[in-house]
Amino acid sequence: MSSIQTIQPVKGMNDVLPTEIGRWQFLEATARELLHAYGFDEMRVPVVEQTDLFKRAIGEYTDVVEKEMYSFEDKGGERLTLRPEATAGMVRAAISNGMLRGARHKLWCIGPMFRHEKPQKGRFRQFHQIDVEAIGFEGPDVDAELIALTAAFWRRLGISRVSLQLNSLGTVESRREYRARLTEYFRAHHESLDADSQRRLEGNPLRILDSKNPAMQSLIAGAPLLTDYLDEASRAHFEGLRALLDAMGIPYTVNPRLVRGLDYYSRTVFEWVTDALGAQDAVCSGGRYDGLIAQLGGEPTPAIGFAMGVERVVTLIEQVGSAPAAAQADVYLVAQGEAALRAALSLAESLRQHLPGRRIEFNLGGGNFKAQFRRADRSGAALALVLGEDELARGAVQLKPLREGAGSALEAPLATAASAVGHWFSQQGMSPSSTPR
RNA sequence: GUGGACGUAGCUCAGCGGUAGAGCCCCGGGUUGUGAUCCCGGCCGUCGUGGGUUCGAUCCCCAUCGUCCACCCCA
Repeated sequence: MSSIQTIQPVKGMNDVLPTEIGRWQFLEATARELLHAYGFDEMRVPVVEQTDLFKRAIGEYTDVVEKEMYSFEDKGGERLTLRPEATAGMVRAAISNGMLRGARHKLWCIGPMFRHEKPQKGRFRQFHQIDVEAIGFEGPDVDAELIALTAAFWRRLGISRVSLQLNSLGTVESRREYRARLTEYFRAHHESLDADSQRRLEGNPLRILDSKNPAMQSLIAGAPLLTDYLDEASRAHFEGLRALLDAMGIPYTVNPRLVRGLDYYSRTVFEWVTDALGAQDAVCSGGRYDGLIAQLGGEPTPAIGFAMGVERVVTLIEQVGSAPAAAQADVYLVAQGEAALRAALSLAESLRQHLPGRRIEFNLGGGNFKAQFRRADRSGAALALVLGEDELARGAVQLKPLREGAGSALEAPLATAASAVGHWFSQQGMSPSSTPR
């Protein structure tokens, strides 16, 4: 420890270490494959946007916009914000690049999001989302396809402790009507509302329905149901979606109290929840935002999307242990003596050319044989290649198996060592242990 | 923003009003060219930081910073 003051990481912003990166890569590779198979194209958009974009898209009076955004003025005096979610930027990009005009797009992106919240389990200030958007489709077929995609994703990742909650918020107009009735109802019972809910009554009365306070449950149970205020078209849309999910055999629970925190949602909303992550139980959620594109100045276009919390899913993967084992070396080269070291380094290069899938570790930094073999063992390599002065004098290299039942050491001519190593691995029937995905 | 718990070695943790210990890791030796086991040795700490009480504080008190968990909110 030096006496120099160490620099702290930024609160709520985490490093992903080599010991955990395998789970991230497993998740990302699976997502990439699956999204490709479902016909989605990856797109990349900036992490920073004009502050107004988020105000207009997410809603001026949401928690995210009111108190969670990383906003700043840049040197040119522009008001900018680190994106707190991805949909706004994706939609902005579709508009900016003239991608609408009746066209249809299935898009996705992955990257960091930023919200200035107090960190806790499953909640960070920098976190990552996989964001998927289907633009230009009215549904409900596309709604069903998106949900099927998420269900397939859990299956591929080996995750089973998740369940699907579903609701319809109706159109903006029908929700406004419902909201008025709900406000009336709660206002009539104002004195039995807890402090949080009294505050919500002005801002977002639908959130009162989500209250975790047991004292509030009977009041909530008596509240009018959003479902009863759905307009005819939204009702038909919702029933259509349910029929499609039933036909695909995807189980769900209709949760009339599922409302979502962002203003832009309409009609279909859904959320995959888990009981395995503590208080932050949502791992993937989204919904339809038919009015958003027009509201941001684009051609009126229906759309639906969802966001998945990468850190939360990574935690689930960790719990079930479904990610492939951490990468290990295949071959470890041990060398001693100046001339032998030069020959061994060249041999490593030739192995890397001849066996491109294998992880070849050359012992860096010298050391006696004991130390080098200890490192070879800890590298996980199945095979050590030994090149000392004796071997060099014979123009040979020793192949020493390091694992049980892999035979005894043998020698191969240095000139043909690369193919001898390839031959040894195929005899062992070993596929490369380090397969980056 | 509110509340609670916790900060001792790189990691996991023990400890006690008399200025610190274990295991793991790392390094060396036992084996002058052979790992993983075993044995021996070594390295590593301003006990989060600042102040107070005390003859004396890692321990008690206060403040501060950090981490974790919950509320709120959300992925």
